Amino acid sequence: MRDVSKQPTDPRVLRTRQLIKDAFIDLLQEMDIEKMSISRIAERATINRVTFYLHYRDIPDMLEKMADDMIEDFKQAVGIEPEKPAVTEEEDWFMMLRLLEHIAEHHKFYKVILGSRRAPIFSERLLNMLTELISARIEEMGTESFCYKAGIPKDIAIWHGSAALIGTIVAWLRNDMPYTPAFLAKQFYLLTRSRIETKGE
Amino acid sequence: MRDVSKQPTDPRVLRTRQLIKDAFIDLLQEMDIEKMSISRIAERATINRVTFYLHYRDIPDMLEKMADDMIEDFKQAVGIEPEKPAVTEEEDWFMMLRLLEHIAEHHKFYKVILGSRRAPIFSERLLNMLTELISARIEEMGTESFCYKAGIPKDIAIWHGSAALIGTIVAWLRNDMPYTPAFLAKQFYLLTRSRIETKGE
DNA sequence: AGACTTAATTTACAATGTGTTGGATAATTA
DNA sequence: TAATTATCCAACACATTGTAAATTAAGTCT
Repeated sequence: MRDVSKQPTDPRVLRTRQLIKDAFIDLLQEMDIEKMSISRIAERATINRVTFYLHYRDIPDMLEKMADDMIEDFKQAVGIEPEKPAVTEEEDWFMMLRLLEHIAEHHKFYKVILGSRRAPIFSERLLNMLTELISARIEEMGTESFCYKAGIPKDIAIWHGSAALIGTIVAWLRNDMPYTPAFLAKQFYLLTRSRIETKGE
Repeated sequence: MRDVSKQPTDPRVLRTRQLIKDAFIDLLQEMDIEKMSISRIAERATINRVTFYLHYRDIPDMLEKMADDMIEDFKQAVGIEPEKPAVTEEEDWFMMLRLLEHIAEHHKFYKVILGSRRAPIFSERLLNMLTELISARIEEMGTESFCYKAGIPKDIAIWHGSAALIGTIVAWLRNDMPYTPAFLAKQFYLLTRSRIETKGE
């Protein structure tokens, strides 16, 4: 198998990987599930089956690498920088908006990839990313966070929050995005912040 | 393939199915994932491979049937009756407690089955069940529900709530249940109800 | 442009898993 | 005990996998 650690520049490699990725996404839409095979992917990608092995060890390996790429694209698009976490609520909101807009822009890809049962790896990776994000956010709020005030263990709040996010996004995609990214971001705000904000109502 | 619609009474059938189920759970714990095969299951279950086909068409079919059984056991154990939904918050809380206790009681099964990447069907089924439950709950609350007050579309609240539940439970299992069912149920109460309750604090 | 390098193709092979037969054996039930 | 039914066994054609060797095609570099 070829080295994948550093980004390839050879157009032949880029072409082949794109063909494989497209074929995979393509098959994922029509396949009865679990009928995916390297043979079919190669056939659909119009490449030789042996060529597949020059890039990936097997299908799980392929999914792994594709998930890596997805997370990379994601961070790139949303502008997530681990060093400088969002501090204000406005920045939080904007990040969520960019995140949803990025998904909406590539909804065809994300709907297939996140909705399919064959590739839970993608959802899992996204869940991990959101978990880190929310974790950092809560950590940084300290005694200001609602879960501190309500006496809720931080890890439970993190599990709850990240699962709710990813689950809502997947359901949103499955239902063909009946709400705009901005509206959905607003609802997330209401669902998480209302605990504190509604005090005085 | 044998008829599975009505429950079998022949002890040989019950024995074989139990052997298959045990072997599957067993393999799921150690397998590298995606290396599951009918051959391996049959070998581990100490049954002939052909016998497998007398009960299930293929592995996805097996998972489907096992998921059906799981949901059935679940409703049985938790005491969910679609006709008579919970009305008071106490009943809600007790149902959640029974649900978590049932999972805790069979945690070995649920941890493997819900945590594995090979069998998202189980998580999905559970998600659907919780979605129905929460959906009915919100519907029944009418103008009393927090999402009505906050102007949050019902479907978003349902997506959010059910995904949060299933996700938290899976994370709870993955971390070997660091909290008691009662404590976790209490946190769910705090996380969902605090929006209204904390008004006066 | 020509030489060098690397990717992709082609063909072939052994190994494993799938799904299905027909007939023998064992367990259950009436 | 006799009839029924589940399981086992051996065997089959077929598909997929993973690997190897030699060949062709495309990209890179001077």
